Amino acid sequence: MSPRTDKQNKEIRQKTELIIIESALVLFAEDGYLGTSMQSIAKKAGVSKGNLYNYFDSKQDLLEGVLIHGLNQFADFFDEDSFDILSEKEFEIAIRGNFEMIRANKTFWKLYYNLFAQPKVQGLFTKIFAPFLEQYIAIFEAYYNNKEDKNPKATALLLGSALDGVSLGYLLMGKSYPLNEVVDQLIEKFK
Amino acid sequence: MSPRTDKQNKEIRQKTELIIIESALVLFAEDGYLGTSMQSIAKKAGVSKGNLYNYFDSKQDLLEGVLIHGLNQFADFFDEDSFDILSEKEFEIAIRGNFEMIRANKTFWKLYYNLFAQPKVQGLFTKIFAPFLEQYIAIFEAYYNNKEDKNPKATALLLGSALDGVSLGYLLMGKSYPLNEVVDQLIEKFK
Amino acid sequence: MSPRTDKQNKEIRQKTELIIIESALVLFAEDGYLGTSMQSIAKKAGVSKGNLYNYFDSKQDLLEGVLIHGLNQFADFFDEDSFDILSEKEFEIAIRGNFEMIRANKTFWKLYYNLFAQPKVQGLFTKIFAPFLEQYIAIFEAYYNNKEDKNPKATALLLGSALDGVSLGYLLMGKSYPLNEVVDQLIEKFK
Amino acid sequence: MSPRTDKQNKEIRQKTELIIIESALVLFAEDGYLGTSMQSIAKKAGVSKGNLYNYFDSKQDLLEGVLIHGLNQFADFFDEDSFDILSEKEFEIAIRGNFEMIRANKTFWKLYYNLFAQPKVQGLFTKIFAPFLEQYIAIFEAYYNNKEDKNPKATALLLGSALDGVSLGYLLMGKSYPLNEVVDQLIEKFK
DNA sequence: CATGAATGAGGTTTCATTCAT
DNA sequence: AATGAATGAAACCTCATTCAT
Repeated sequence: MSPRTDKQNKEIRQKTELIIIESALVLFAEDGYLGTSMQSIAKKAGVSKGNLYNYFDSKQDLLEGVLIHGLNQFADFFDEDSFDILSEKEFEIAIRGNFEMIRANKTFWKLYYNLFAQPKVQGLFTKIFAPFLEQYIAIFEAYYNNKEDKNPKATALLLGSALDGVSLGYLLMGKSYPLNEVVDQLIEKFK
Repeated sequence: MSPRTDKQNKEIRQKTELIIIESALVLFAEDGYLGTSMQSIAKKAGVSKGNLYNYFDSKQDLLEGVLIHGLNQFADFFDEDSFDILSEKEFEIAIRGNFEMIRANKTFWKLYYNLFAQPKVQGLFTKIFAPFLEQYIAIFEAYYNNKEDKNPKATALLLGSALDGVSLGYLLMGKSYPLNEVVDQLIEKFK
Repeated sequence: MSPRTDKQNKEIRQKTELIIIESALVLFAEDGYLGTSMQSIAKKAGVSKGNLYNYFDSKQDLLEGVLIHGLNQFADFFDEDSFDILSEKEFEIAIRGNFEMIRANKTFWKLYYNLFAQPKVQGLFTKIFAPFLEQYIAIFEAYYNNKEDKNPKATALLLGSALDGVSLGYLLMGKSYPLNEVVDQLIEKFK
Repeated sequence: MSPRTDKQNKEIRQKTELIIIESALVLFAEDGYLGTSMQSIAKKAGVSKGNLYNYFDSKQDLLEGVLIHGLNQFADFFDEDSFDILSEKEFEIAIRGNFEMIRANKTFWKLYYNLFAQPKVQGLFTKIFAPFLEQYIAIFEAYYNNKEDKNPKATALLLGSALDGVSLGYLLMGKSYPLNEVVDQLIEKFK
């Protein structure tokens, strides 16, 4: 009968929020944002429909929550303080690390590319991902600049696009996509 | 008093069908399949909602119609009878041609990549596009094979993915994506 | 190039009208009035949708046409001039004749009972069939009156209802309904 | 603040479901299945259109619910454990009871005969009613068999059909149909 | 914090009917 | 007399969201 302590409440809140986010992530990634109903998320999370709205104001808000939660998980990966220019070795490590991250969080990145191509939700997308993307490209541009590439900016963009393409292929084709071999070739060509 | 002749009817049908398909293409590409309502297509086409169903049995059927119509436009591009192995010059022409095609039909290819990442509708996607994709990769594989590439299959896949990534980037970022320069770099690296 | 003569036109009109009516009859009987679309009637009749409206002002009007056409076919059966009271022999003949008529025009009677139970269209039904039904009952009432039945009116109604029930059973169950035997029993009990 | 208890929710559900079923019953019976819109049912039930679908998956499902609910009400009538052969007195009681039941639930039986004659929805009809009908006929066949009737099966069918016919007449003609007197005659003739 | 009944706008689709390059 | 393209109202159904015996 004793009421829950604040701490207990907070724990419950965090736990439930996490379940909701993870459930939503899977469904959004698999069926698309519009193809996923709040009902189905509630069901998968084992939570009532109404309770969803105690955690997120709207479906759109929930999507945002999913994305932010996902990005936070990669904070350490991206926050590489080192603004130094990459060595060839570091370049290779960065590329391989990138795909490691994707391999380890397929669902999240599926959602990422799903939204990537869905312009209507893009406002949100741009808002959340753009900064990180630009930073990414900037690092590569510096790398190619340092290598005296003829057109460092274009090459960096090309590399970024190739990374997108390979990721997308891997995520959609699944096991039939020989990711490791393709990445080897990519490093060969781009390092 | 006299009814329309068969020829007149045929013309009307063709014209209306074309208007519907073109309207649907734009909206599907912009807002996604699920994000587009039949209502909005009808409005854009300047046609009644009901009339849509005189031309296509369902929304899904309309999408199929849009895709087939689009592909037919590229028939000459893909039907390259030459099954010979590409020379370096031909390789470059093929790549540049590919992007020319995309540049000239941005909307269609926007839809293409939109569906590409939308697994729910993918059944349809696979059905229609898979054959052509495989042929594409096969040609590149032969090319790299001929060049005694270490891993022709992986390189071909990498190239295919890079093409996807560049196309996607160009289509989504618009004018701020320096397509020509990126393609130059791509050819440099992959030829 | 010579225009059709009036006579030719009339013939065409009659022939087309008949085809429409017969097609509509089958579909109305099978799928119900509401379950049948004008489109499907046009198709079955091998006629354009628009042309239907050159013959009947509306769907309801077409139904009316179907019913009237059907009833006209039985004119000779019902117009039995003899207002004399039936003998037992004549009674049996009338009953057997009734079922002969139903057996020979199953589709029409299927429609009849279909409408019978569909109150919404009943306005029409009552308008067309009520007079004939009352005459029917009157004949039987006279018959039982003559036989000094305890309650001629009720018996006549009972017989009418039994005829309805047997007809309905036969029309709906099809071959598995032993019509002849049932009718034998009916005559035995009611004569 | 506190949510409804499970018991409260259950009560609400039962009450609302009942209102929906009863509203649907009346409209289906009066206007036919196809002639009744979900909208009109919602309105009559004082419920939103959408809420209908929280209780029944589809219109067809709702019809099924209506039929099952109706049949459940007669469970005690049909579950007559006595598989003994009917005496004449029992026969009379059964027949009169049958009409008592119809008189007390006119709307349901109106729907019954409405569907009876509507082949399109008949699949459902057959599924739900056929078993009970056959049992009915079987009881009468045993009765006539015991009475050394010339053709017990045909007589039982005739009786069944007569019951149908009388019921239908009573339900459709309303007060102008002298049910009691007709039933008296029926018992006289068939006992 | 949690439930699920309820709403209503909006989606896809059907169909009787009209009309005319 | 005949065609079939076109319309628009209305049907069935879904779903994000709100709210409380």
